[in-house]
Amino acid sequence: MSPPKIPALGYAILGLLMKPSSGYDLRKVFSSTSMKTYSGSPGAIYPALQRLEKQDLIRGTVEEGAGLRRRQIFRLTPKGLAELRAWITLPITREDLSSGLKTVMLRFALSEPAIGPDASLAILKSLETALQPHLRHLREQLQAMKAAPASARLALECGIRSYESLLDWARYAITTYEKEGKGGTS
Amino acid sequence: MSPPKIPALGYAILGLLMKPSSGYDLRKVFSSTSMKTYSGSPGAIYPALQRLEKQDLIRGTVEEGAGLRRRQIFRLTPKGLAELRAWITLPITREDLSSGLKTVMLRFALSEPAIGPDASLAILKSLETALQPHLRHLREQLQAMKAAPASARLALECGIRSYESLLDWARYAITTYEKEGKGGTS
DNA sequence: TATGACATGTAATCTGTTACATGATTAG
DNA sequence: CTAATCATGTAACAGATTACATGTCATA
Repeated sequence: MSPPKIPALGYAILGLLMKPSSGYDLRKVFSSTSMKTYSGSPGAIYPALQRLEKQDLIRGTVEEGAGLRRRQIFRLTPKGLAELRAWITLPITREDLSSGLKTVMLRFALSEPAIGPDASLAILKSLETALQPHLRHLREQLQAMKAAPASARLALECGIRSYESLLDWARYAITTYEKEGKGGTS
Repeated sequence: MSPPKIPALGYAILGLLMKPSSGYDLRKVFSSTSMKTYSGSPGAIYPALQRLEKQDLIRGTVEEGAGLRRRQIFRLTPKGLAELRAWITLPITREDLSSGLKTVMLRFALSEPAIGPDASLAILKSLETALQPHLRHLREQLQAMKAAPASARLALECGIRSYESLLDWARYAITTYEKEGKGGTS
């Protein structure tokens, strides 16, 4: 009875459907932008669209006009928009950090079009909060690794640096948003 | 007839089997270290071990001694070791960079125990070489994005920073290895 | 002897990949 | 008319997740 779980590709699609699109449009976005990581293959997208429609999160309508070439345009339903917003505004957990940042970055990238700058700022602050204990934990692990082979130690140091750089970026992005907010943009 | 492709989990297992281990041992390593990203669930590991054994890359032997509790220890076969080394020494491509760095970092982490410091150094240099054009490409994309929403631009900047930090790290790691090499460690 | 940790495995299900199939439209 | 491209899909398969099943051993 619990609502069926939606995979990352599903949310990526919901996010892109803030602007109504056909399956083919989505494929082009996936393969041409930095969203290549989310498969743009038809065998993934069309079944995903069918699932989302079955769950009543999107609705497709065959486009009329210019020619009879069938071309289905999908739009978010109110339920789909709510689901997308709920997912984007989930607090960021340690799990989110250690299981790769793709999901977090996807949520951030979709936050502004789907909700607005306030949501983007909230994600950044949640990220900053989650990063600090995570970094402490990694540094402790490094201390406990004095004896390990150099490559293992260096690999961990790489992770630490990348999270430090992420933290820097998050703070930079926060000030960017706060300045913009004061400026009084749309 | 082409050799069946081995997924990342398979290579992670081959790498850990530089030190002979049981399935349970592997699960513990996966769930306790930063390799959590590679599933430690029994439904993934045991079938993977069976596949690798079928491909003659590892061989399991039931442990004798202390109690009758069955506990199978797996070891690399010569073929398995060769396959692991071939995978680790593959040159690093743009594809490797843009499809997440997990695979590259896994190869680096396994390189020293499986081959030796020379292989680790070679990976780092290959990485440094691949990163520079990749970074140039990303910076060009950013230039072309002046008009995009702030969140999309910031997300790209995050990527750029993370690759810059990776490049810094690679150079730091290279000097570390070169110093060690001169020092004449084992 | 009952509980919990050790150790291994299986079955159902879901998602994604690869490769193929189909038909409409446009360009030469 | 033919080929290329647009646009949508399906089928077979591989791999992972989840949840369950089984049995051993130590300890209270």
